Formats: sequence, structure tokens, C-alpha cells
Amino acid sequence: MPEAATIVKNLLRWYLTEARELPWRQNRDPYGIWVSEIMLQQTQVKTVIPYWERWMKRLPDVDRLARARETTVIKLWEGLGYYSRARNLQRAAQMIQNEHKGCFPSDYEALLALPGVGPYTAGAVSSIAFGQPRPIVDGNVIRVLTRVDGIRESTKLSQTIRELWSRSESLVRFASELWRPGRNVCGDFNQSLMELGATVCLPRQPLCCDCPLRRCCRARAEGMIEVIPNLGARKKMIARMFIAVVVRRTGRYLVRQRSAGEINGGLWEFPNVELTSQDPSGAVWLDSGMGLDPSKLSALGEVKHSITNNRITLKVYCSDVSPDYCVMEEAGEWLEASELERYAFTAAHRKIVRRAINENGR
DNA sequence: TAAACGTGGGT
DNA sequence: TACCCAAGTTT
Repeated sequence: MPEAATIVKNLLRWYLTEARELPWRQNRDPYGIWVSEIMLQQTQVKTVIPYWERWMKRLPDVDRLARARETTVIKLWEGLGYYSRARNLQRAAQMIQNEHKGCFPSDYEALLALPGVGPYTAGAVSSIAFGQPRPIVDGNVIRVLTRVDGIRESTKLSQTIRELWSRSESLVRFASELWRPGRNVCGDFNQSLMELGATVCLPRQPLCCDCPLRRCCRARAEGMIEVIPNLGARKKMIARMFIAVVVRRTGRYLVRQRSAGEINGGLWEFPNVELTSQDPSGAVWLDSGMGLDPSKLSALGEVKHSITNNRITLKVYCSDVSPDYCVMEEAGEWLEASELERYAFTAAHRKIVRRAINENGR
């Protein structure tokens, strides 16, 4: 295995000149760094940047987040996915107010005790915001370290992941001994590991010629870059079809809120149902469920999206109904177009809002 | 331990 | 198009 000194020194030097300027890197505010780390879970930097900017403008500190309305928090998160992250963020802020007197905890165990903070995030915040020598293992670190060390075992094995934590730990410990005035070597080293994975040591066609570790990388030396990391098989995607309908009555639109406990709980959507062999076109649902005449609908096309391992196609229709129309089956709310903007919709249904209302100027 | 949890970027 | 997969955590 390459020596820690080689890896750490080359990465720290590289990071000095190649680190991207990201908004949450402008200072060491633990709150801003924590928010960025939660947003970045399973989400790319490019996607996060505008969300982080808006969030920090609206909820600039722990106190403001703790006191915010949950609807505000979810609206700020709209489109990012994994909405429990946003709710946990607020719960954690309230814990910081109540159990830490509003002072952001620097203790690793205290960080780990916050909802939504696991081993990765606790390590990231304690190293980046507080300069502590805590290891991190995320998707980038898995890729970089398995390649550098030439680890061919499946990353699905808990033994493999344990080894990576151990390696990450010894590396950041080495970094901590390189203390420099005015530099956070632990935070910089951990970020350099992820930065390399995000910009150079890419999943496919990595830019090995630009890599500061190219001379010590075992996977490169052994021609194994294409098969390391050994990630194992993915779950297959399941195709599903839904029908959704935009019902408009005297300038208002019928929407409903998804119940807590189901996927995307608490978010808003237009009435919709999955197409089955019982009702393959959705005509039964439209007629008996919604009280609409399927022949009087106008088609708005299809919206495609994926949620976890479901690949979903939504067939979207629009229907203008008379002032005395009322829904039989489900409780919903009638919202004006301007209100649709203020409510948090699921990503797929936000696309419908744009297509059906905004772009058509109705 | 494995599955659930969302969405969009990139090839 | 059809994948892959992203600064993971929770149950």
C-alpha cells in the first residue's frame, strides 16, 4: 500500500491550487457546513449550490432554522429529494437549542447524536468546521482509496468498508501531524479526498493524467482502474405507469397532500393513480373516482421520473369542470395558481405545474 | 443486513 | 435511451 505520507502530502498540495470555490467553503461556520453536508448526501454539488444559497439567506443560523415553520423548511427543500433530511435538519436545530444552549456542538459524539447525522457527516463537520482528525468515508473516498490501495474486494462487504474507515483514519491522523498556522489540514485533507473523487478519480474514465496520486496508485499500476471499486450489482428498475389529472374549477386547481408515512409524505400533488390491469387506461378511476368524463380531457403529455428503483411515467390530463363540480372520493384543496407556487410539490408534480399552468398561461 | 428513501446530472 | 451514481442515514 502507498505510504500515508505520500498520499496526504500530494493531496494537500493539490487541493491548495485545485479546490473548487464552493459557497460553503467561504468560511468555517459550522451551521453552513453542516447544512451543506446534509444537502450533499446522495446529491451532486451542482444541484446543491442554489439550494444552499437560498437556504442560508432564509435560515442563516441554527436559531432561525429551529423556529421556522416546517412548511418553510420543506418548501426550501422542494426538488432535492429525501425530505426526511430537511425534517431531521430542523429537529437537530431544535436539539441544539434545547440541549446545547444554541451553541453548535463540536464534540463528535454530540454531532453523531443529532438526527440525520451519521458517521460520515459527523466526521465531515468535525474535521471541516472544527479541524479535528476524524475520518470520513463516502462514495468518493471509497473510490479513491480502493483504487489507490488496489482493493478488489466488493465494497458491499462490511469488512471492506471497515478497512476503508481504518485507512481514512490513519490518513487524517497523519495529516493532523502536519499542522500549519492558518491552515485546517484535517478539514482540507478530508475535502481533498472527496474533491479528487468528484473531479479527477471519476467512476468512469477517470482523469488519471491529472491525478496527484498517479505515481502511487495501485489500481493504475495494475491496470485495474476499470474494475475498482468493485461495487457489486445494482437493483433493477421497475417501470410503472400512472395517470394524473389537473382539474380546474373557476380558476382554482384541485390538489392533495401526501400523507405522512408514504413516500414523499407531506408534499403536494395532483390527483393521480397507478394504472393496473383492472383499469389499464385509468378510465374507471377518472369516471367513478373523480367524476370526470374521460372523453372530455385534454392530454398534456407524459412526465417521466424515477424514484429509487421505480421508473415512473405519468400520463397527464387536464379538465375544466363546472362551478358545481365536487370530488366524490378524496379530500383535496382548491388552490389558485399563485398558491401552487407556495406549496411544496413532488418533483414530478412540480413539472406538471409548470407544464399545465405556468407555460400555458392559464 | 438489506431495503427504503428522491432527484437530477452525465454518458 | 438507458443506465450509472451522487459529500448517506435510518429502520
